[in-house]
Amino acid sequence: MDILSKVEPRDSKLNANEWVYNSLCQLILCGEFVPGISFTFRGIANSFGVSTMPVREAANRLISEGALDMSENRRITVSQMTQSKFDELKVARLNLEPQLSGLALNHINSKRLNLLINIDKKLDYAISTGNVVDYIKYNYQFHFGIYEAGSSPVLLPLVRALWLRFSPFYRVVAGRVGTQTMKDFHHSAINAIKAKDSVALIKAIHSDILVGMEMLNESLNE
Amino acid sequence: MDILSKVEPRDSKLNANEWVYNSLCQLILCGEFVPGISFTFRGIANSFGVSTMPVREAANRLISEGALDMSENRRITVSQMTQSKFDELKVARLNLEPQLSGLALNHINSKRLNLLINIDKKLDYAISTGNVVDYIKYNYQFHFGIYEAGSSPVLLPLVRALWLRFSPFYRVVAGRVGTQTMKDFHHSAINAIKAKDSVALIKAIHSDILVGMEMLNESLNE
DNA sequence: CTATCATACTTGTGATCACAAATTAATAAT
DNA sequence: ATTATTAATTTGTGATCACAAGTATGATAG
Repeated sequence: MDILSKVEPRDSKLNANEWVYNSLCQLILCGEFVPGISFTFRGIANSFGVSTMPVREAANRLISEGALDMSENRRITVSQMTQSKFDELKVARLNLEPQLSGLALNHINSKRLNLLINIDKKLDYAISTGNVVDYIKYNYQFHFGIYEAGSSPVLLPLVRALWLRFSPFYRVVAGRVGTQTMKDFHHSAINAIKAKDSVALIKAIHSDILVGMEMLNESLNE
Repeated sequence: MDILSKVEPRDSKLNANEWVYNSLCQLILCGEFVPGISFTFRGIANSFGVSTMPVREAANRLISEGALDMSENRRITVSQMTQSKFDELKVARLNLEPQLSGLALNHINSKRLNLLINIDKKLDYAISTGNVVDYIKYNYQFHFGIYEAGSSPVLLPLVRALWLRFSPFYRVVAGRVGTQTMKDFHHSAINAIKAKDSVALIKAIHSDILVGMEMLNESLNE
């Protein structure tokens, strides 16, 4: 697979293992991977042009975070979604992300607000043109554009781990049902941010997660 | 440091890196480590009688979970607590652990209930005798004796990661203020489990976390 | 053509080595 | 005695290798 073209070039002051980890995260979060596809350490290492060493550290980290699975047959796969996992992800998201957005609100300056508005514009375009990968990518960027404002040392990594787990599934569902039916509360969120209304933002994020996960849940049952 | 004596012997069918990881987790969760103490890969490797390879994988995993810190000077330390980390840990715990206990309730059979009662007895004994390490250990065992009943694939690892982050700090505070002032809601929790009363259990766990974290917060400010 | 078994190949794991960066120890100078 | 400079040691990182266990390939027999 041609990975290097979809990945940021390596920053010289970044360790190889961190580069590989960040790159794999980015690929997962942006919907480039589909649940079930499998890898090998050596294969990834060749794609990145490094030895297996940094790949092992990066992949093991993703395995421990639940984003990748190591089957007992020594196959590394992108984790499949199950109903029980999904239910727990929903609970965790609904309990953490609204809170996190509330904590971040005070740190969202006008520059970041404009960034969010711009991302949401691209998101709407992706929806109207049916570009699934862009939809996944910009939806991720919108949410984390809010969450990352507060640079929360505990909640942010937790939430990122949740997104690593459902993004591949998200990508599959979006590809199946198309983007036309996608409904979000991003405008409510933006208005809440403009008004610096913490309660409204928390509510918007909560609704956004609820409607998104409900749509995903329907695809899980059929 | 004599680590092997405090750690389960290696199961032959367990990979070395998993053995080291589980062992380090146990040591952290049971309060054997104090924030700020530092390690080296080679030092841990010698203690466990393995090469640095599995230690790197285990320690890097703990670093990515926030339990250990890798400073830019290449020192591996047990993470220090900060106010902002603490506040987020409190939010995360209060939002996840009561929910998790609610999900687990239906899977707590009489055998596990008796186990919990037994652990709480040992916990009370540790409190009355001022045994700090035992206090930390049995408090951990009590909570996860409940949480693990449901074997939740998402929430359980998340909550475990939270405990990995505050347990060393917990141990320090408990050692400083003693166990006499420790107040918990374990009896309420046990009664709720007996009555299969989900709401009451969630409330008990919530109160237990609240009172515990409040006590920790006081020690953080002085 | 199918089924069974042996061979070759692939893969994750763990150990070892080289290396640069950083810390510590030792030495010299004032 | 204190500071500055140099040498020695320690440390994480990444590469490479050996190995056991699994997978795929191909041969052979029926």
